Amino acid sequence: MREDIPQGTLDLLILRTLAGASDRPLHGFEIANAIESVSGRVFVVEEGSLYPALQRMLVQGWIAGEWGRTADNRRARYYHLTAAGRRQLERALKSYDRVRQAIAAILNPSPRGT
Amino acid sequence: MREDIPQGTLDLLILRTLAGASDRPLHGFEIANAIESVSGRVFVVEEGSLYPALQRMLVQGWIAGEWGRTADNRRARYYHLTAAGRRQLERALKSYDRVRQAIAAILNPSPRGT
DNA sequence: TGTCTGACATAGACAATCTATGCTACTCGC
DNA sequence: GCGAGTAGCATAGATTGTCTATGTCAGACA
Repeated sequence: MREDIPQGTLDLLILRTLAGASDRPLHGFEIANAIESVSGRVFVVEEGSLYPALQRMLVQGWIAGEWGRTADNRRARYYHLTAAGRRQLERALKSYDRVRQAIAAILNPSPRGT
Repeated sequence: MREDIPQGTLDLLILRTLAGASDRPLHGFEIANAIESVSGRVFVVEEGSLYPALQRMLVQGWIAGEWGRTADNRRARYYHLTAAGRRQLERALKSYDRVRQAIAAILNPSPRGT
């Protein structure tokens, strides 16, 4: 069953996907496909969400991109993390974890005597 | 360290807080304070977020409210879950869990040989 | 009477995703 | 070599929900 990507997490997912690819830079479609497939098709990354996000991250300096060619010789922009991008990934991971734990505390309150 | 409440989750947190209070209806300030304290002050529920959310949920029929008096004799609106609200809470919990797992799958990919 | 404060409420700003659409350039068929 | 189909990139506008800022009302207390 499909779910929307919560606001603010798309950047995190893209950063993590690029970090997971290690040295190999990915182009937009590859990033989107990776997120969709790893999430078990729960998330669908629309192009109208993906490219603005990549633009934002280019401006922030978190990623850098070079034009290249796909296996079947099409134009594509290959992105990779910068050092600042790795730092941002760390920050975003910590932030997401705080949010996740705070929500968990409310959803599963530790039982306590009246 | 404070974090913003992700879009779409405030309703869930309110529903869960009301459900946790069982029979005792809560007014707005109590709901906000409960969310803030249980989250360890990670979340701060602004009034400008809280009341519109409560209005939405009243319109949806997920909660009902009656005017009453606080312990120190102030006007306050006490909210409690409706049957539809309990069903919505179940749906929202399942949805949140799917999202959480999908994100986890991307953040912590199961290691796999090349 | 006047100030302070708890509690409810609304308007407008803002941010990020989604829907819809368009562009460019390569491939392939004829 | 020319037109149709399509991969990949990109942008505009709508939508949604939270936050900031502000306002109102009524009770407590000096």
